[in-house]
Amino acid sequence: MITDEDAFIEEAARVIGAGMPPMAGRMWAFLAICEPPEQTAAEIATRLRASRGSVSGMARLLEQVGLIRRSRRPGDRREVFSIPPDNLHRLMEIAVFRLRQTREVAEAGLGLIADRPPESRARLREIRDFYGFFEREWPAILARMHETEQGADAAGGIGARKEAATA
Amino acid sequence: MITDEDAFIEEAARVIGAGMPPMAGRMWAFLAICEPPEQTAAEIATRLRASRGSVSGMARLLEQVGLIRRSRRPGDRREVFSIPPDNLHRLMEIAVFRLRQTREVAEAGLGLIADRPPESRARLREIRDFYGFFEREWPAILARMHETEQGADAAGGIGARKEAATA
DNA sequence: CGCGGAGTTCAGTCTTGACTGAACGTTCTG
DNA sequence: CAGAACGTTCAGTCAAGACTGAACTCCGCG
Repeated sequence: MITDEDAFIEEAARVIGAGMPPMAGRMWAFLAICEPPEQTAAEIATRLRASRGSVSGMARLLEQVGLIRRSRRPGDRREVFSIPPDNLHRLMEIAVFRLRQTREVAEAGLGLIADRPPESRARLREIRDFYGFFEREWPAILARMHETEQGADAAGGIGARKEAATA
Repeated sequence: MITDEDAFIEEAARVIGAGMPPMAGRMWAFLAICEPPEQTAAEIATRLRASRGSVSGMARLLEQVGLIRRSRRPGDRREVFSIPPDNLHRLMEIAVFRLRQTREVAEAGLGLIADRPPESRARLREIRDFYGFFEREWPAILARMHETEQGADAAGGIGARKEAATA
């Protein structure tokens, strides 16, 4: 039987976990809604109808990028997995890494066509500048996010900020 | 023989075109550095050693998301492809769409576990707020980018902005 | 109206990589 | 120390989807 929870897990894996293997996304999505928040590998495998091998591999992947945490409860030999509180900041670090990587590729391309007339290089220069902009701005954006974090749900957001930025 | 250009195309396709079919990334990368900036389907197919069918399909894909433009030179029956100047803004529109989609998934998940204690829902709430933040801030970030755009390469960037934001 | 070049479509092939499950190493337990 | 529970690894299977190439449509031209 397919529950609403199954549907959510599948959907979340597809959308939030875009780019990573489906099972990794499912695992992450399940850990976002499970009760209790910590689950053993066996529990996860059962819940997702996946092999232990798959869970092991995906756990390694997710742990590596900081999206889940692996720990042990004292007195229990089994490992438990959970989503750490700073989860999302890891996502940000990954994002900024990819911004840099992309800018560098554009940079390399510009070197490759260095002898072409400036208007021919404009396309690539734009791309380089674009990613460069985000790379530079990222810390400020993150800082702004931390400010907002305190305010919780009903925060003012964009209106106030826009004024400050363009003032 | 594999030229430096080949290497760049391959690398750029992998990094910048992550997520889309390899041939789409290659086509986009080639159009970013080719001379002249407009190329026919046949030229692209030859350059990338790809089939005409593949070029046709990838062209449709890239055109759909606004990453390339299709046009005709007067008096020439053949179509030419190029990277349009507002190329990157399309990328932004795609990005904001995905932000919203992701927030909505998190929202749906919160609805699903509405009867759980608040601390159990915290994980997902954080995720929802996170994507919500970017969704709200996106227009301001883009506005800021347009400002900077004028300044070209040697712009001051983050330093000045940070002060404005936290003032 | 027939021809040829340009573009599209689609059935078939092939590559990639996600997933499985059995074998193995490790660590606790009685 | 034997046994059991847990986690990892890896060779093999399988499915998804990227790519090809031939058939087809469309259009302008002679």
